[in-house]
Amino acid sequence: MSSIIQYKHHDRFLLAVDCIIFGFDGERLKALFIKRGFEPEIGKWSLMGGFVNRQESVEAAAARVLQQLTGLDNIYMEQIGCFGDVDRDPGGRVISVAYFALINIADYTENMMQEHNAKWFTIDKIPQLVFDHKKMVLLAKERLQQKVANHPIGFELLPEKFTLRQLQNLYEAIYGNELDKRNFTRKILSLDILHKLNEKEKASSRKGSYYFVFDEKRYKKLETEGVKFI
Amino acid sequence: MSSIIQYKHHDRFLLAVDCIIFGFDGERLKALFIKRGFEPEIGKWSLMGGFVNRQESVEAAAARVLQQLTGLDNIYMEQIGCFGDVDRDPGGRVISVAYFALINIADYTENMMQEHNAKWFTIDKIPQLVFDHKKMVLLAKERLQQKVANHPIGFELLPEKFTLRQLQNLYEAIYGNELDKRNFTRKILSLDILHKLNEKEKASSRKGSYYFVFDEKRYKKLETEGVKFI
DNA sequence: CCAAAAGTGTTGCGTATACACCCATGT
DNA sequence: ACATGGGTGTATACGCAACACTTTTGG
Repeated sequence: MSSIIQYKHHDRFLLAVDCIIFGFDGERLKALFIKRGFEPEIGKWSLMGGFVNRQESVEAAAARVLQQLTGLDNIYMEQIGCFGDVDRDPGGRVISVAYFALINIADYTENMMQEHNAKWFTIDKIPQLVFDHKKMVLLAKERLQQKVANHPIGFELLPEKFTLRQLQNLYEAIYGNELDKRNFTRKILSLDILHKLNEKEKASSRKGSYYFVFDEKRYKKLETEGVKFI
Repeated sequence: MSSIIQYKHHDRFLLAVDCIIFGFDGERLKALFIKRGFEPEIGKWSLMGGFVNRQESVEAAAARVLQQLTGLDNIYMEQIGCFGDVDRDPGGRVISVAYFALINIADYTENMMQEHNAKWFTIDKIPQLVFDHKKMVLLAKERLQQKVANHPIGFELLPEKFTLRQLQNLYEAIYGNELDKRNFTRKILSLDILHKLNEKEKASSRKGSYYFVFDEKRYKKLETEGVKFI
C-alpha cells in the first residue's frame, strides 16, 4: 500500500471485533449472546464485541474481548472474516471482524452470565440479533462444520474427560444429523487420539460408560495436519 | 457494539484491501503482482491494493480496486480475511482485508500490465513481497484449493472454450500434483456440466482435441450447492 | 511411416454404510 | 426380573486409484 504521505489522505474507520462463542452442554450445540443494556437496539440480543485499540492487533483485540467477557485465557479462536457494509451498524460506520471461539461450557460461570447479561442459545434456535450478527453466526457455524470435519477442534468444546456418547452427540449437534453409533465409535477410535480411562460416567445409565481423554500429542499433530474425521 | 456516544471515544484506522489475482495460462497457475514505484519498499513486488473510502463497503472497495487495475467488471472474488497486526505495514497502522480474484488471463491486456508495472508469477515461484503479502498469497492459495474441491469456480480461470487437457492442467496446477487422465475425464464428465463442441483445438496436437464449454445452468447450480470435484 | 497427443474401460481395493444383538447394572 | 443405555462385528456397496493400448494426423 502506497507511501506514508498518501496514507494521510485516506479515511479512517472504527474497527470492532465480534465473537461467536460456541459451547456444548453434552446434548446440543449452543452459542452465547448478550442482551444489550443500552441504545441503539437496547434489549436486543447481540454478539460479544468490542472496539480494536490502536496499540493492539485485531486478533489481540478479539482475545481481549473474550477474556473480558468470559474470564478465560487461551481460548480457541478463529477468524471468520471482515464485515464491512456501509450501513451494517446504524450507530455509525463500523467495520467488524468476526471470530468464533470454542469453550467448555462449564468454564463459563453463572457469575459471568449475570455480569454480562449473557445467555446460551441452542444453535438452531437463535434469537433475533442486532446488525448483521445473524449473518456472522451462520457463517461461523459453516466454518465450524468445515473445520471440524478435518481437525480435532471439537474437543475444545468438551470437558477434559468425556464419554463416546457425548462426543458423538457433539458431532451430531454440529452437523445437525444422526450418526451410527458403531460406525462412529470405530472411526473415532481408529484415529488413535483417545485414551480410555478406567473410570465410568454413571449418571446417564445403569451400566455406566467409560470416560475418555485425548492424547495430547496425537491431538496436536492432527490439529495442524488435519485428517478426515467425518 | 456499544452506543453512538461511546463510538466517538475509540481509535480509528486506515483500512485497505489487497487482491490476490489468479490466472491460468493453460499450463500453470499464476498470480499477478505489481512492482512498487514509490517508497516505502520501492522496487519490491506487492499485491494490488487500495484504501477503503468512507462511503463504500469493503467489498465494493475490493471490486473497485480490481476494476481500476484490470479494467474488468464482475470479477469472481472472495474474501480471505482481515490482516491486522500492529506492525504489518511499516508506513503506518493499516488494517488490510485480503481478497482473491479469479480472472481469465487473456482478459488482462499487455496495456494493463505496462500501465501498472504488473507481472504474472507462477504460483510456486513467487517473488519476495512487501509487508505480509506473502502470507496473504499462501492463505489465498489454500482457500482456492479448498473451494475448487467442491465448487466449479475453477472455470473462471479458463477461456470460454477449453479442452479437457487444459482443464486437467488447471486442476493439476492448483493442487500441485498430477492426475490420471482417464479418471479425471470420467469424473468431470459425470458431473454433467460440460458441453462438447464440434470444434477442435489443433495447436497442441496433430489429432486435435475437442473444445468444451460449460453448461451455464448446471454450473450455477453446482456453484451454490457444491459437489465433490476432486 | 513415424512421432505426439487424444481418447477410451476394467479391475481391485479400501473406505463408508447399513444393520441387531448381548452386556452390565440399579431399581 | 426388567428396563435402560453401553458396547461391539459383519456383509455390502460404492467410489477411487491403478493401469495400457488404439486412434488420428501433420510432417
